[in-house]
Amino acid sequence: MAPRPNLSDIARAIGVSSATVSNALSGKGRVSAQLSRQIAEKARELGYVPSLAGRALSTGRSHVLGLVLADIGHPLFPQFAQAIEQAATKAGYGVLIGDSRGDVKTQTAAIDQLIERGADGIILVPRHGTRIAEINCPVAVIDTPSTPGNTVSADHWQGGRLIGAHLRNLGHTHLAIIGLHQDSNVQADRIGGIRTGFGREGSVRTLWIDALEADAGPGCELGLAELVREGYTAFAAVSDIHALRAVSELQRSGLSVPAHVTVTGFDDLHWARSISPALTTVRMNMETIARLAVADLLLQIEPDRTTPPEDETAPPQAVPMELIVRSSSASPHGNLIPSQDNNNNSDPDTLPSREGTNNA
Amino acid sequence: MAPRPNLSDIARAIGVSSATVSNALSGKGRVSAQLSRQIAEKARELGYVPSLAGRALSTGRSHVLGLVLADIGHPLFPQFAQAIEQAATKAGYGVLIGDSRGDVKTQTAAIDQLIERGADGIILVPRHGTRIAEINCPVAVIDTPSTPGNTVSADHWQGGRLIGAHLRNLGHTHLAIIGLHQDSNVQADRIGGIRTGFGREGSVRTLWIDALEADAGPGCELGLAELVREGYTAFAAVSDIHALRAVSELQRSGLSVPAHVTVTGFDDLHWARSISPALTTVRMNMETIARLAVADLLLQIEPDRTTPPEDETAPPQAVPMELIVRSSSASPHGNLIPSQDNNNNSDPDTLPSREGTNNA
DNA sequence: TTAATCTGATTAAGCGCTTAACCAACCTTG
DNA sequence: CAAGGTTGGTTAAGCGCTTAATCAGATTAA
Repeated sequence: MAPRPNLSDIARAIGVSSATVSNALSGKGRVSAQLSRQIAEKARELGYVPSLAGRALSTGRSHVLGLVLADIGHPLFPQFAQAIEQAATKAGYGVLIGDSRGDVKTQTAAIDQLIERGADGIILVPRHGTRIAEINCPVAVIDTPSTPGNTVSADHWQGGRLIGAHLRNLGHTHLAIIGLHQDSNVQADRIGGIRTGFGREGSVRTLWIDALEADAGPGCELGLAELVREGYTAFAAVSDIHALRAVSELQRSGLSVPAHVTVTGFDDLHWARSISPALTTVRMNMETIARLAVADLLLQIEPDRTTPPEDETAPPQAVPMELIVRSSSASPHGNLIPSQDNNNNSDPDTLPSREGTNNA
Repeated sequence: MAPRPNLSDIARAIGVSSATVSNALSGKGRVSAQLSRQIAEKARELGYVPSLAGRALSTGRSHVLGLVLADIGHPLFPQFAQAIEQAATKAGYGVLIGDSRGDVKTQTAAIDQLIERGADGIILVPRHGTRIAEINCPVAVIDTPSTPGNTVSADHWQGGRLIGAHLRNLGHTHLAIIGLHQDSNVQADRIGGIRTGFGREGSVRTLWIDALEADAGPGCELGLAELVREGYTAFAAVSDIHALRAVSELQRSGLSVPAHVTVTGFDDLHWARSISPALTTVRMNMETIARLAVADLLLQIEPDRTTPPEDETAPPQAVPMELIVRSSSASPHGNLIPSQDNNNNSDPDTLPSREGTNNA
């Protein structure tokens, strides 16, 4: 493991000062084209790699961004991480990850850690009501447009509208929305959007998983079959995860998706297309979000940076989501099982008999 | 954004030299207990945070580890990232992520990037046949025990044995294994293990998705129903993803899992427990793997580090996997209740860890 | 009493890079 | 042809921290 050559090694090898080498390689000072080429050549020959530590110390910039998520274990993380890493790399920045393991307190600690490590800026993806307190460092927050302090994010409300309108257009009139808990801005926006898109006709209600589980324990049944009996034909979950749970529960109850009941999700998680039925969902444009977040951060960090070619004078804070219609959503009057008697009859016998895999 | 105080600020405030402050805070040189306390006090008061850049430059250690994966977008990434981040943080290290987006060439570039950024070591999770070429930096490779250069990893072969034995014990005699492509050491080990665990009785064949898709296009049917007609009752996929695809295809064909046919996966991805039927699979002990990988790296980086309390003289290179029996696997004859024959088979691997299935 | 030791601090150098300031030579231009 | 520009470099300081070398004074040993 040979000690890596540094600026002075190159300088000595050529017979110039190290400042000249620095200037030549960074193209800043005044160096003759001739010498410049010679230096570049020598640098390559020696396998020179600039020490970021030295540069960081001298310039006060580490060229590292911190990425903090509420929970790295979340299946949405890969999308974030990949998009951010890409955008950051393109801008010449590295990405340091921080994890708060779902704990809000740990989040502050995680952020501090990243700052100590010298991150030039932080990209924060908070979860339910994190106080983005005084962070002594440029921050870009990716949450939802309705959150104060939000920098850029998917337009969750609009995404909700897409889902709501989609369900309405399919002909559904009774919609149950499945959320996790009430103190999430993202979920609130999504739900608001769904209600808006669905319109005021018919019946809409919202289920909170947290509340249900508080009573019946984690992983409990959500009682969806009961709702179906009451006439609900569509379930819109605020996350593919909950949608998956809903599909499973409904299928266990002997109901078919989408023949009997429609289920939609949110986020287009990796597997959403692979499950059966493939999930109708809505997807954020993560690349754009990441790009904008990084751009915003860079603007805070180095205000005099040359604006990128795509000079959007008014960078959108809310990036539109995209509806992805797959096979978990259909018209309530069932194409597959036409004889579905949906006369709001509350008789449980009208449900297909259980034929599931649920018994022990 | 006030400029953060540094060592000399503290030193000046108290009236000592900055070297003394450094010594006091790091507990290294000789400083009187009295002064030491006073310095610590002042440091806290001023909100002193050491500059990692300065320290890095001076010590030659950045206290940052690079994490390189073949594809950050992979759903297994969160598990890796979380475990590694945790282990690294515990050891006082940060984690810088690198992504090669599936491309082998990019991987080298990604690694170089991390090294330039000053990573003290690299944790590499390669994919199929990456040459871990001469990396001029401590590396820990997490792949599979049979890969030369592997540092630590799950014991994929043993995990395969668990699955194979499980299926055999359930009474299956015709097993089809679903792999992606042949040039993956991990998959090869898993498949080898499955075959070993399943034993030599009956019929075992392997399907390669890549080969099938080369003919019929991506996302094509795998022809599983046809195999069922030929008498195959169990499908063991080398990844939960493929298992999910198999379940979907089988269900589309009107076959019920596990009543008609058994499907198992690998990796226990986030959603494996949520789908219907919940997937029988095998899980790596990511915490242990991450801990060992980081420990190995630290040993290379700072050989004189005090060995951690759990002084395992021979750190296992292969961390056992754990079988997680859920409802996607059952006996081929029995419809719903697998007659779990725990005959005194001397193989300890056959003891599954039962997981409470949340039934109605 | 004088030399050896120990204690608690200071000095100074250096990690690798950047950058303002300086300088020598060479080229304009009125 | 002298004053002013330009060109192509050099010098030196400094970023914040660590650490070996040093040193003054107190303590102990001989």
